[in-house]
Amino acid sequence: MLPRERFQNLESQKKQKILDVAVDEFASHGFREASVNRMVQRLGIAKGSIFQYFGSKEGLFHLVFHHAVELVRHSLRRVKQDTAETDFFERIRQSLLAGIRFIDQHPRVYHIYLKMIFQEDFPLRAEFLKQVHLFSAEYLKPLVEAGVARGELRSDLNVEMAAFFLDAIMDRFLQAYAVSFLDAGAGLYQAQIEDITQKIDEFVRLIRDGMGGDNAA
Amino acid sequence: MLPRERFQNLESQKKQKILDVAVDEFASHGFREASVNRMVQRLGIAKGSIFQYFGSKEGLFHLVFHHAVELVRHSLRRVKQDTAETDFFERIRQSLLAGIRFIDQHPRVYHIYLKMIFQEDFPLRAEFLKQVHLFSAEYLKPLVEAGVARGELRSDLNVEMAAFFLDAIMDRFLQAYAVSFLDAGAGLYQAQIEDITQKIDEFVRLIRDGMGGDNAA
Amino acid sequence: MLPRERFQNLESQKKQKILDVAVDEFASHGFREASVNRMVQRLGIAKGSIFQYFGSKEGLFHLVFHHAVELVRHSLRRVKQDTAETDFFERIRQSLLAGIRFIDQHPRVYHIYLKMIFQEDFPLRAEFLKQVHLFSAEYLKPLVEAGVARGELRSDLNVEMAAFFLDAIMDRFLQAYAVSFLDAGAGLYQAQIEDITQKIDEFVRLIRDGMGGDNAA
Amino acid sequence: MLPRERFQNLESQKKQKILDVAVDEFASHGFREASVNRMVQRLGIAKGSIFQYFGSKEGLFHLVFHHAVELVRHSLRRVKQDTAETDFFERIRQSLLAGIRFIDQHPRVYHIYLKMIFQEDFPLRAEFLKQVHLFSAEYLKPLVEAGVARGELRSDLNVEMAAFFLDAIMDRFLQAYAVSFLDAGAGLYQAQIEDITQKIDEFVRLIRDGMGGDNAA
DNA sequence: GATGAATGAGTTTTCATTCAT
DNA sequence: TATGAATGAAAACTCATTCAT
Repeated sequence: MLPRERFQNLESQKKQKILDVAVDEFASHGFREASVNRMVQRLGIAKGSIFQYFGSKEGLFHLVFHHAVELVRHSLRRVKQDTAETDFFERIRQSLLAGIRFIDQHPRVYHIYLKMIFQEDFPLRAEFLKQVHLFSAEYLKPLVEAGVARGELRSDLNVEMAAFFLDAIMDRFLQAYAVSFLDAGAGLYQAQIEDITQKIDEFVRLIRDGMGGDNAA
Repeated sequence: MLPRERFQNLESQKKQKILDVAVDEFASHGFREASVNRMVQRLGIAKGSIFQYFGSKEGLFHLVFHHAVELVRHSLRRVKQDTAETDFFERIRQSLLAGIRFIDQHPRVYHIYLKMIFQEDFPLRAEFLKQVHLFSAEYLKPLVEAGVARGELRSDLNVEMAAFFLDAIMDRFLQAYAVSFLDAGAGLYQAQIEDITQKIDEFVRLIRDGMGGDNAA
Repeated sequence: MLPRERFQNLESQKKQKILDVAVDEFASHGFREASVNRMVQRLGIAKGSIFQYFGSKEGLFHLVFHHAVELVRHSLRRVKQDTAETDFFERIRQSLLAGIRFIDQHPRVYHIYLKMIFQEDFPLRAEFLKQVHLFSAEYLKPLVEAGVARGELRSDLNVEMAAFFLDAIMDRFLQAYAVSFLDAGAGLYQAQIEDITQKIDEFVRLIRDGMGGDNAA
Repeated sequence: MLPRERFQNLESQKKQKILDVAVDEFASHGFREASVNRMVQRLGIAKGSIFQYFGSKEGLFHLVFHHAVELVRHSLRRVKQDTAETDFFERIRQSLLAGIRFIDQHPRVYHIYLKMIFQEDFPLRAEFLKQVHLFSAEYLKPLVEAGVARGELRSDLNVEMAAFFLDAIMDRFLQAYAVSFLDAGAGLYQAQIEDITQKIDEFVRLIRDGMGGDNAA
């Protein structure tokens, strides 16, 4: 029996607990500094068990990674469906909101994402970067193209560049949110939601209209 | 005598070599995975010496960190001086170019910056984040305010937000540059410089004029 | 029910497969490094089953060992019968050929024999050494005695010593064969058989006539 | 500083003790089953020290191996010199005696030799087998050739085969000595020396005159 | 009778830090 | 002041064995 199967055969509650602890550990310490010792101690199970289930520390990370990818995919699919009929800038707004919601519901997963971006020694990093790139190529580019076609965006826009610009700005917006809000403690309170919503609106306006004034060069 | 002083008393060449090797090690492996063993081996000095000079691995990192901060400060001061008379968008352009140049000249330092952003267990991380924040507050905000004052930027601009927006977009631009170009190997060739310059121009235009078309909501 | 009985009650095919895999594992890795994990994986049965059948890893080795002893006994009995009427040196020749054939047909069993000779931590090692000793006492000594009686061997021969001498020389001949031929890959090709046959002939002549020349001391 | 140097810098007494314990451990358990844990426990030093000195368990074995090779080389050189003027069979006699003496003085080293012959997973095994082969090629073949030249050996002798024959028979003689005498306990008592000497004499006579009687086929 | 999840002591190896020389 | 030997806790991983289902 393959290691992965071993894990899948466990009872649901135990699987969930292991997944939770693993996500937390990798989010807190990255891959190499994550400690299987710590995990099994927190789980109250024998060290050998983890290796029965996953074969190696890396095998455990695979589980965590694919779980995370699945969550992100699900979230993106929903936004895409829900905003199919709306105009470009509303779609950007909704995407940012969805991002905020995701971070709020899965902060540890988002932490792992942040770690993987600039820590070279993560397993599956190549696949991860490909997935990230796909977001820009498969999600944002069509959005921009549709926006240009409907005349909601300037017709002389460099689509590639615009997609990168959006990717950059949105990603960084979420990063800033994650760092400034989540470090403080926990989830979204009503006041913060309003604050965030307002920020998103201003953000979208900057994207739409730029910063230039009358005397702009 | 305090550890730090011991280091300062060394001859200049030795100090430089220790600094170089340390920067390289922390850039390549982060803090915890950086190995004092490897460093002393490369330096050809005794392991004990490092602890005489710096007291601990963390003490060594302090040196590296403050060295990096100094480099960044220096670079920013120069751009500020050189562009004092130019208009807002040209200043952004020059800032981005300066960023590219910095990464090109100090790629290992930039690597450490990238690692520190999302790896919680770096020493001095709180101070680091404060410094990063200062960039936006002390460097970009005045820039935006001046731009608004001269009418180069819209007068209804939320200065705070605009500074964050700029910070985000510029940082991400440099990150993308660092990943796509430096991974490949080494420094800037002429062809790439032209490519980069052109990209910067388009970028600045997006910031100035936005993406909105005639039908924008 | 005793463990051993549990195993004997299995269907013949399964028993054979378990035996084969166990022989292979012990031949490849010795006793302590042999892995029950690997065996059950190759067999496609549950790990617990091995312990139901044999009680322990050592119990499993007992099966393998006695199986091997049986094979050797059977082979020796046949040679003895087939060469009952021939002269001493032909019997030695036939014994060596039978040895070669045995190694060729049961290379893994011979590997286990080689491992057991000088690895002290094999179970059953005392019994094994006794069996090996019996070969010399029960098989070779009568051979020598008969040879002396028929005048095919010198009458002043120290029988004990001659048996040991034969044992040594024959065993080492087979070891050399096993190492040089089996390492290369697999069974006996015609060319090799001729080569071996010729070597055996020369060998037997050395045993018969010695090395001494006219000036021998 | 290279690991090996680290060890050489230790004080002589400590080096000797480490070497002794290592030889004993590898002789008793082979390579893979030898336990660094056990060794440091017996030595009363920290586990890390072994890895400072040798880099790895394998590095430690290298020391042991090359130490053993040196001992054997030294012993062979002496026999060669001491018997330069004597006839062939006396040289064989002296070689066997030297072998007995070696086993008696370095029984653990001889144990390692025995283990390496048929345990495939020893480090340096290829080099070891080459060394063993050299014994036959560089030591025994010249002996046989000289014997033939002086007429002490039959002129029609196949030199290659004769060397192999001698190698086999001598090696096995020593093996038998090692197993039967050393397992019992310790060194050579006078009675045993006489016994051994007598056995060697008979052995040499078998080699010289063969076993054949008047009726030999 | 068969299963396979759970165990925990075992393995080698790394490494920051200390301190006597 | 510089050295480098010594330390010991920590790391990932293996594996024979047990036992509830």
